[in-house]
Amino acid sequence: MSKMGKDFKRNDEINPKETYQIIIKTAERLFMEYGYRAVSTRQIADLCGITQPALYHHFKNKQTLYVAVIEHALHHTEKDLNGILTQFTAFDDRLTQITTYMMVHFEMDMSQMFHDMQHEISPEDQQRVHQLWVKGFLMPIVTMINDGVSNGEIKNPEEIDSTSTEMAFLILNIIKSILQPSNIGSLPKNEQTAMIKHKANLIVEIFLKGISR
Amino acid sequence: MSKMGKDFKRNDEINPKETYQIIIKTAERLFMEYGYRAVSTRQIADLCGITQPALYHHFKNKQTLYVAVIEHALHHTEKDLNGILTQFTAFDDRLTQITTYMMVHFEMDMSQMFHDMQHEISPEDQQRVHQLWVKGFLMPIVTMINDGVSNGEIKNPEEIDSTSTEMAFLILNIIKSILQPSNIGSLPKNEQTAMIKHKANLIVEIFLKGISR
DNA sequence: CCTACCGATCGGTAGG
DNA sequence: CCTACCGATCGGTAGG
Repeated sequence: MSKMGKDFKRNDEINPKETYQIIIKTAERLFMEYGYRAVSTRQIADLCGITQPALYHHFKNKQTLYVAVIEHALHHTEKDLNGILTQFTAFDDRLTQITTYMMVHFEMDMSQMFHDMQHEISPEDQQRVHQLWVKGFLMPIVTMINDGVSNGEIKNPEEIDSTSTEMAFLILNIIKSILQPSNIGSLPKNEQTAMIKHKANLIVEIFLKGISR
Repeated sequence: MSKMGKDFKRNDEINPKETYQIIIKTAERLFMEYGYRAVSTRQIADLCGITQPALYHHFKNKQTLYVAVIEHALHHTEKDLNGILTQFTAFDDRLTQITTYMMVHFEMDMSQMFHDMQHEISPEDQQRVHQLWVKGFLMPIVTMINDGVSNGEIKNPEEIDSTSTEMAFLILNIIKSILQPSNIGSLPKNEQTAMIKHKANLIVEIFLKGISR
């Protein structure tokens, strides 16, 4: 291809500002699927079309990159969840929408992220990221529950010796884990959508009415 | 301590048969907490009081040890779950007991195990271990559900367009994830027990009756 | 953004 | 079960 001599610049004239975003998105995909330890800085760099030391021009070290990836993902999720709360008002609609959203966007393991946060990043970063997680993930669910209680759609958590926050944790955990063992990703696109719809409805149904006869 | 000269045998006369068990238990603790990649064979060996190459006398390689650890854990769990099913017959008693059991014995991340199984071991071992997991983990729950349906204690899963197996997955996932973010391990023993009891009751309550008003 | 290279650590082997 | 050691790979740096 390149026959322009020794000084040919690589990377096809890509805007250097874009490189940062490419790294973030590439690293996000790899970290979420394989975990922090299992992904090497060389893998990330290769998929971005740069050399490994070039990564260190954009990020101080691997951990800094990881934290940036998490922050990017959390901001994105926060925007989307609050969008759902704006667009829908009924509790069951909101729960269905949020469940579906999570299933579509978090095929990979969210618990992977939790594990890495606990073991691979510094306590200071842990706290920062934890706060972002509460703000972007937990609070929208808590809001949904509190609204549901106010509107008389669901029980007051206190009636069953619980709290809004504890219920929010429960919902998040159920959603996150429900699709983990079934490899939805390997299905054709239309069956995939049908499967997600079915699972989301199942969760909402059970969570609202229970399984007792 | 030892002043018997150059040929003193280390390891305090420990039965060499026991070493195998010590390795299994030590590796189980480490693998389940930190994950396959994050635990080195040297860490395991050090905690067992042997050198790293000595590990390879008992296990062909790291992956073989990991599979042995998983098999050991699954056999143990199968025995305990079936014991609960023998001892209790009512659905809500069984669910409470199993939930409590899981919380006590799986503080660590079961999803860690799932992740490692998917990414770190060979397809043949994956299949072996998957079958053991179905037999030891999933089947007892499926049995509990089917009995509950037969006794008229819970809905037939078909009524809500589901199956016993899917419901079993759901229960397992809920149980496994409910205590993940709260660090129960750091509490004093009596509060720990109270917390587990409370969470188990909450799960059973919601799972049976739902949260709808 | 590259080439060249570092020390540390990894899983695993040789030989006793 | 030990000492000694291997090649491979890791995160990160120097210098341009």
